[in-house]
Amino acid sequence: MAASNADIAELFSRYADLLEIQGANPFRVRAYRNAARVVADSGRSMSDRMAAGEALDDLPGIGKDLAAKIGTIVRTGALPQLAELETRVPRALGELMNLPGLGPKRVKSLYRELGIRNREDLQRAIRSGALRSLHGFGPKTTARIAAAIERRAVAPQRYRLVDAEQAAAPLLACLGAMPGVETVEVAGSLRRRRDMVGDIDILVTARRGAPVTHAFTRHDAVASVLAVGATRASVQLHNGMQVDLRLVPAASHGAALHYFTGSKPHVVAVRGIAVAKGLKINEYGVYRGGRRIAGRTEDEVFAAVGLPFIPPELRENRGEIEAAADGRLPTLVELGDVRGDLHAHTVASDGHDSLQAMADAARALGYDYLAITDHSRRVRVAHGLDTRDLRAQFAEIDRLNAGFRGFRLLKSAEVDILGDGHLDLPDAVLSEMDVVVVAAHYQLGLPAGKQTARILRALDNRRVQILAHPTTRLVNQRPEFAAHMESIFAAAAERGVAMEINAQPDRLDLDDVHARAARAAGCKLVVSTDAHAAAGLANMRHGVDQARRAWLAASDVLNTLPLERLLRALRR
DNA sequence: GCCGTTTTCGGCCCGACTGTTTTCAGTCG
Repeated sequence: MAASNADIAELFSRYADLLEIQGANPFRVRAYRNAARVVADSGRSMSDRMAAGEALDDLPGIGKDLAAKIGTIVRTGALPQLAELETRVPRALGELMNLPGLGPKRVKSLYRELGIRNREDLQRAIRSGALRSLHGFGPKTTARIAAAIERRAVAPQRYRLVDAEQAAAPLLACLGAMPGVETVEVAGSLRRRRDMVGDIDILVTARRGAPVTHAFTRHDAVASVLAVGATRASVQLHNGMQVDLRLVPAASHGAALHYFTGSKPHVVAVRGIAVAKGLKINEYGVYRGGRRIAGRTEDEVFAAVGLPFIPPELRENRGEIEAAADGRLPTLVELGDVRGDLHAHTVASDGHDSLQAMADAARALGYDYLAITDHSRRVRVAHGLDTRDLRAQFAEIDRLNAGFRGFRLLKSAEVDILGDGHLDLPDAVLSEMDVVVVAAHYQLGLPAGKQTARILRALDNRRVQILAHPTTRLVNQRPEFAAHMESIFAAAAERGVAMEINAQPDRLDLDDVHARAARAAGCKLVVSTDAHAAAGLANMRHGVDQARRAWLAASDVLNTLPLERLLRALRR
């Protein structure tokens, strides 16, 4: 089995960590970190690119050397240079850099001076007091490290987007009510709408900073203060999340928002353009010599380096800067473009509301249509429906539809894909549906070859129109199943099957990278909520967020179409 | 290690805060 993009990225990251500890050229280290990101974010696997004879050094930040190393990893599953380096620098040292206050310099000193090779060694050294003798390790630093080791602290924790959003809301409200505060906004990965976020970043504009940052650290939700100054504060909340507050004057708002929204690689790239133009960008503005020429708005900052405004969702340095420079930025889909929802459950299976209640909620959102997609019989925990149950539901839908104007419930089902790729309902009842949605719920642990064949077999059924939550991942709980998604996208594109972006905060499946790859492969896409109650229809915005991160325009999303055009577009 | 509207060599984003320092390195974002 050829190494996956994730495998390659992992090896490059580990190599970068050890190089950094060794004291290598920081730009060389950055090159490996950058390569890890570029490979991980690439929608196509490196092994497929190689098989297709494509040059890997066409990828940004990948030159001859890294291209060759990727080739080696794909063929052998290993990076010899990493193995060689690990004979001199213990591999567990890289993980020590995840501890707060420990960077490459201190980790190197721990290893060189005290022979500390891993977390257990470090814990022993702290207990024995051996660290006290070491330059740069005072009582506070030592205590902080000890506390982090005690708390587990393996890798930095990440949170679902909605959870971070919820934790941020009271803080934003509190800041907004403080005297002297002019504006309050979220920035960081929360503003970029990433599916998982590591911390909450908040930007405030105010004349005088210190009173605001200090008052902020006394908020009820704050468990501990990590740092506080006149322009910044970092705190940890009782729920464990870290919040970084930044404060600037209004004249710097745009520059600070751009800087603080990130992503880091995006910001570094934009600042690089500025340098090439003889400018300097920091969080206070854009400067020519000592003179500030922009900074009040993000538009100004982008314009100063010759770019149009780039939506936050695109700021990952995944080609958005080049696209912006060439005038090729897409007009991203918006929540208001959505005309209906194609995945929703009722009390008939595992939903909580009736057909009538779901229809009312969809009409209240201004939708033209709502597909009712209760589970098929195989999903017993969800009281899956059989043919007879479905026909009864269809009759009920007909009756309700007769009373609607400008709105229609669509007859459908979330048909289970059985282990062998057959569908859980006979073709006869599928052909009575307005739209056929299929999904896998069981046997998610099949080996990649079998899993892929299973899904492809399901797509072979000419009645199938939408593949729901295509990778079956659950955010922060379950990784995507082992399947060759590129083959699935290619087959779906050829057969005219749409891929779903499932908007449930727990799923967000397809994710941004896969959804972008699916579109590039020629797939149609839909954004659906998979609502299990009327209120769940409101999750559409989360799906739209991920669609935007996938560079999708309204024209890429079928459920932005009015009903008749939608049904035509879904036809195979 | 990558890259090229001044370049195939010599650059590579920039500032705040902490702790330990005796004027600043290291870490972090």
